[in-house]
Amino acid sequence: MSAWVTSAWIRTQPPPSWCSTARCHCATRGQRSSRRRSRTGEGKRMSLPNTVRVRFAPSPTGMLHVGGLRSALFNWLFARHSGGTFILRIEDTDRKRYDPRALPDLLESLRWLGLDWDEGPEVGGEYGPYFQSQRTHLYGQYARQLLDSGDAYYCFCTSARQAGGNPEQTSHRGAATGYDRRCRTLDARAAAERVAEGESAVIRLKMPLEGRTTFHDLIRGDISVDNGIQDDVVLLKSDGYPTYHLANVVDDHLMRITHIMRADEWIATAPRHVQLYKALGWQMPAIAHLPVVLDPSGKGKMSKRKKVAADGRVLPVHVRDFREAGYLPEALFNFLALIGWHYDDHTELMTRQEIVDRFSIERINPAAAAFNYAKLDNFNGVYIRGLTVEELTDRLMPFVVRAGFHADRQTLLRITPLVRERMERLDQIAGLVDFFFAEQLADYDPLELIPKKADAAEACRLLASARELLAGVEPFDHDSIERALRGLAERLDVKAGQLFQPIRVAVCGRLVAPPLFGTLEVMGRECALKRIDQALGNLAALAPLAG
RNA sequence: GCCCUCAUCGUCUAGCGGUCUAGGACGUGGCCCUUUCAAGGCCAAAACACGGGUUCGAGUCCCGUUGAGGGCACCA
Repeated sequence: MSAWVTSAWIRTQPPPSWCSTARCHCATRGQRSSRRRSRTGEGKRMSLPNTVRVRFAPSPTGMLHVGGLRSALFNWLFARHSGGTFILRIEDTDRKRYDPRALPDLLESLRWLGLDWDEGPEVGGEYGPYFQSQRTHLYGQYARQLLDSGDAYYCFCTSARQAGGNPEQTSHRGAATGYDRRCRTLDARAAAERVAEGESAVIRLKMPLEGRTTFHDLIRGDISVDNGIQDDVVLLKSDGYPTYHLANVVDDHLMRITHIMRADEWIATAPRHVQLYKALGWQMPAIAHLPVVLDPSGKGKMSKRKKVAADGRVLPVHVRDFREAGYLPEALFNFLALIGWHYDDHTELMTRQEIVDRFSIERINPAAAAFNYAKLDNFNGVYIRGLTVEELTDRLMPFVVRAGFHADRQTLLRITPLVRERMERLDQIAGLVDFFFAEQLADYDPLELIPKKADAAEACRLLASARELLAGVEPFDHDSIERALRGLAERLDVKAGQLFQPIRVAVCGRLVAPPLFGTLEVMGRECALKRIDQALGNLAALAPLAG
């Protein structure tokens, strides 16, 4: 006897003793009165019996995007929180849209975020195979069972006829626009013969025509739909592959899934799944429909199409894009957990373990949520600043290499502290440190060498004095440079900023740059003096009479 | 068109009938710090969609309206 507990048990029994804290999934909206917050022993994992089995079941039709990743994350969090099992199942039943690049991308993306699966591709498990394309015999078997029990029927209508051939069916009697059930009344034996003779057919579910189907959603409460408006969905396609509806039900049952957590967009078809479970004589798992992730504008769900920010930057939508844009997986993990879920009224920054410990279905907000890139950037900046110099340097290295800079780790290790507080994304490193690696500074406006309330001659005087001083500073490090330069400003009777601006522009080629003394130290005396000489030349050209 | 779902600052959210003159975060504006830019600190503006009920009392419960989102494939 397996340790699996049926959802009937979950739904009809009062929460058992091990379920007394508020964080357990057993508390649903309908049982709110019994819910109490308990913050004691937060760090300790409850020792639950291993009953929870959840799955993430993507279709390998393209690169994994954030919406999918969020669904995976919530399932993973629920599994890890409750000491359950997280299963990865590949729903590759659509041969037309199959993309061979999708699976590697999926596995890589999940691993990047740290979502490890207990059963699934590359790790196996006792309920495999975990690719639906390798389980087709099962679906055919259950489709036949449904045929035999009279809960399904063969349909010979062409997809063309269903798609456009029946305009009048769309309006009357409040019926959905779907299939008109033409083949539902065909004689079953006759239909079977036609199939035996090689005629192409699909198998459809015979939905009840009367009554309502009601199911309990863990996040939204009871949802109820008229049976009459649900059309008879295709269970098995003419190519012998199952549709999502059949495959999903069969596999969730066979794989002993206890909780289905899937995106909002499945609500509409859930009643069919309920009927399918009923027809098959199976107990349906508990179910929760996750709020969809909306486009940053809040209009429409996050699509896979490229998004462009106001500043022209292409916003990432695929998980791999986030990685390439320099988002830290731990930052995205934290941020994504907060789309549709919260812990309390003020805690947002949490470690992975804290989120696992605190996650609960009853704190999932049913409303759809827009994806706020600005906030993600902020989170990412916080996580970047939380890294040690060594860690950050190692993560920065690939981006520096990608930018084409010939940097060694030792040099980057010295640059990192200068830019750590100035980055929200790792890909911004290129624009921050380019002048360290450029042989020749990019052209800049020489007028920038001239501080406010000064002219070219004055700038020239300041820069020349600084050059002379820097040539002799020993050692050429942050503290000595600072002491020397501040002393010079005093002697010259100018404000520090007046003196530093020309130097900054001379050595960095721009007005905005990392802190000056550290920059000079890392850059080295030779390079700094060379650039100051060039700047002096630029100034002379600007005001030939000033010299 | 039909069905389903949802509805608190621009955005993510807290809120489980009185503790809400509605709290936090991002973003925005201002000030402080300061060699530029950041980071950090402080302050500010900013929301209960609307209309009816229920109740001594409603952001919180009910109904309706409106709005938004999702679905209506031999895709998942």
